[in-house]
Amino acid sequence: MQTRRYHHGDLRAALLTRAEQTLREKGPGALSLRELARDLGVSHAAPSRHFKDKQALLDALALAGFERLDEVLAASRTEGETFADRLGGLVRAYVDFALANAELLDLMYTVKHDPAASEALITAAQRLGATAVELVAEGQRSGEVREGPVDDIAMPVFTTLHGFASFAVSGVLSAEQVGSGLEAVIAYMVRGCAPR
Amino acid sequence: MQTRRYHHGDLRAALLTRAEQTLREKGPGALSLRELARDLGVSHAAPSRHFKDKQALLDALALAGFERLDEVLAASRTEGETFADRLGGLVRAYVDFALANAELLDLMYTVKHDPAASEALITAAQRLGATAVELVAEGQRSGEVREGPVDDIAMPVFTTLHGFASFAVSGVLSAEQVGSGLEAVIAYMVRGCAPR
DNA sequence: ACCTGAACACCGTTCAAGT
DNA sequence: ACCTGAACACCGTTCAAGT
Repeated sequence: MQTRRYHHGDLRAALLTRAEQTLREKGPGALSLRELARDLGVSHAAPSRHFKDKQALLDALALAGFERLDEVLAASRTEGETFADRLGGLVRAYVDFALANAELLDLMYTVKHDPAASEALITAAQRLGATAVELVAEGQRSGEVREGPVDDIAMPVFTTLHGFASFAVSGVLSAEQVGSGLEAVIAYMVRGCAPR
Repeated sequence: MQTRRYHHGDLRAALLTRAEQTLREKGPGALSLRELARDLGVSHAAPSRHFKDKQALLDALALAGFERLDEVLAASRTEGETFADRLGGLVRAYVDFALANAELLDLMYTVKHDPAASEALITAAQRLGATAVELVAEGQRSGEVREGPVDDIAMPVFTTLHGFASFAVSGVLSAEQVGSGLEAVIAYMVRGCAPR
């Protein structure tokens, strides 16, 4: 039987999987290409065939994170309830993802310092906002949200969503505060969106 | 004249100053203790007398950032205007600081992965919230903000504040979007705080 | 096409020793 | 008290060479 050679067909995917695991378990500081390669049984130079840089691997990780979060948010759009309920679902989905993937979320929104390379990440983040836009537009159609340019409402909503998740992840809000504060945040968002 | 020896009296402060400069100019990835020591004309082992760790230096940098932001926010509390105006001043102050200190803000809110060491940073972040609490409480007294537990309103407000600044820093919102969106954010916050 | 092995220039951290 | 110099164990990246 072959023991190794092409690793097992997909070193690139294996690197990403393993990297995310290390990120979650030991933090971003402990993420080393050489250790990754060691763990996967390839030479330390092998990863460079798939990622030109350590940063390129981190960017790919962040991009995958955005894609997963996007799916999670889209899936949270349960129908047939009030605007407030649907908004609550969105907030809960975002916060749950954030808490379950704290280090990854950090990575996703970290300033890249290379403007060119971060372009794809920025558009991925902006795509997330589309879910908020749809939700708000729907609320406007049903009369549960005040009129006006949808972005003027959806952008601040998304901003609150992200700020809350960010505080949860960074520990500024404790787990208890996040749980008990969720209702207050939703109430605050609705008051800011309600026609009157 | 003495050329060096105790550097020039305060290596610790010099390290912090220089580190922040490097952070701003070349990003967090380019921050190396050895290079810092070289720049300051001391041996590479000298910094360890003042910071047990590279992380300890980063923590000190973040803590100083919180203190400066706290001053900036407190100073933004101009009096004699409407609640909306004072809130607008707070948002502008936070966003201005964020844009002028993007990498530092990132560092301030980055997950530390060492729960014990990040305690001081978390309380520093929470102290920032006090400014929002005072502003909201004041609004409640003047009747410009709805009644109820002040934290139920101040926490979401602070959350929006931070989320907006975070999007500005990470580039999710372009400079133009930040400028033009500021009014919308304030309007959204006020609607969420207004008695009706 | 994909990977190895050696090489290069850098790190952070520690610790005896100096002043 | 504060710093130096040497040492140790690690990095990321590159590049000829192998299969």
